[in-house]
Amino acid sequence: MSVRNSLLALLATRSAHGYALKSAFEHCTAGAWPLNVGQVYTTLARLARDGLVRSTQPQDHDTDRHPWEITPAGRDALADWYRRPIDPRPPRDELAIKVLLALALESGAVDQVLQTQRTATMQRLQEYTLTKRDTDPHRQLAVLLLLDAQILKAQAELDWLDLCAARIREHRAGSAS
Amino acid sequence: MSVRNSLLALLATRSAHGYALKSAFEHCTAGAWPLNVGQVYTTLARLARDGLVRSTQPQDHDTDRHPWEITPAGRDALADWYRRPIDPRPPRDELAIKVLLALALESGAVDQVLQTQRTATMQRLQEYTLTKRDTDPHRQLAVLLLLDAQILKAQAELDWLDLCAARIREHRAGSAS
DNA sequence: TCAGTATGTATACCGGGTATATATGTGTCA
DNA sequence: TGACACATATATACCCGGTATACATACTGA
Repeated sequence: MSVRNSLLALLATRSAHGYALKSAFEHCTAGAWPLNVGQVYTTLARLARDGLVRSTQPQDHDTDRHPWEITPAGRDALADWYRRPIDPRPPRDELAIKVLLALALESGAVDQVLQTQRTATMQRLQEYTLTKRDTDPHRQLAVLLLLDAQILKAQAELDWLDLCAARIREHRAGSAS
Repeated sequence: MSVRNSLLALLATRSAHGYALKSAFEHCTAGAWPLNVGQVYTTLARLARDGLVRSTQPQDHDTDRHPWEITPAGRDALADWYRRPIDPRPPRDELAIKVLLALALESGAVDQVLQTQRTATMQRLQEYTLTKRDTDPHRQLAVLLLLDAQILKAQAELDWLDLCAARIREHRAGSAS
């Protein structure tokens, strides 16, 4: 959904070709999520099918390439996206699933899973922190915000891993008695 | 990927039918992510194609339904999953994308986006906290761990939203001067 | 006995995402 | 000048995750 809505947001400021949309998306998001061009075209086709976007009419002796523009219905859909919070239903959380399955099926393996993940996440956190130190908060605001997000998520993950380990310890102590 | 690996993990403890795998997955993950049965069968078919799983040989006068079992290659793949941390490449973060696009394209809209999201996330956090209060840490360990994860993520999201607002304020103050 | 629910399998369909084929223009460097 | 890399530009094939649905059978309780 995010690419779909992003394309609407970009087209709301000015009409553009598919390729330009890819570039603009990557520019706005500071290159954090490279966008496959193919996806732009298929997404545009779906948006057109749903009446949120249309290709501008070719001028008389124009080439047969003409940019896409947003429709009124598209502006409505975009306004909805801005107005509503992001869908709160959590997508499948691979780490949580892995931990819960290990706990349920091979409870000996769960400590190893927690430990491995902790090391890897700690490593990532350090990389983010180093990168952040070299980020100019005036000229690279988007990069900085993204790093903030990744750092906060990594820290939350570490907290959760520690909490898991503690709760599982307690649980075992409780069961043993 | 998480369903694929989960099926391997479940089959590693005992062979089972597709439907039983669905039930077992939901049981292990405390019902947090209902699993569509259809996905179980298509995923099993892919696992079989890749040689990680096979359907057990039917006994002589057996019905033509027989459970799936994991292969040695499947056990290797599962061990890999347990051994390696979850892929650190962050998937597209819809909230971050929305904030960055709003900031870049309609910087007036970003405050509204941040505020709306903050309210919604705060609400969710309160719901999680209420649910957690009614969770027995001995009999519902999995539920508790999941709630911990959701709470920590929601708090991290709130922190990020506040940080965004602050950084954007600063940035505007800096640009204005 | 009939309706509802659990068990069980299969398939169609959609959307997100990647890879790839295929052009054309543009700049640059030996 | 010709070769080569690279950006611009579009289209399509393919895979995977995920949902909906059709279709059975068996149990179970009103």
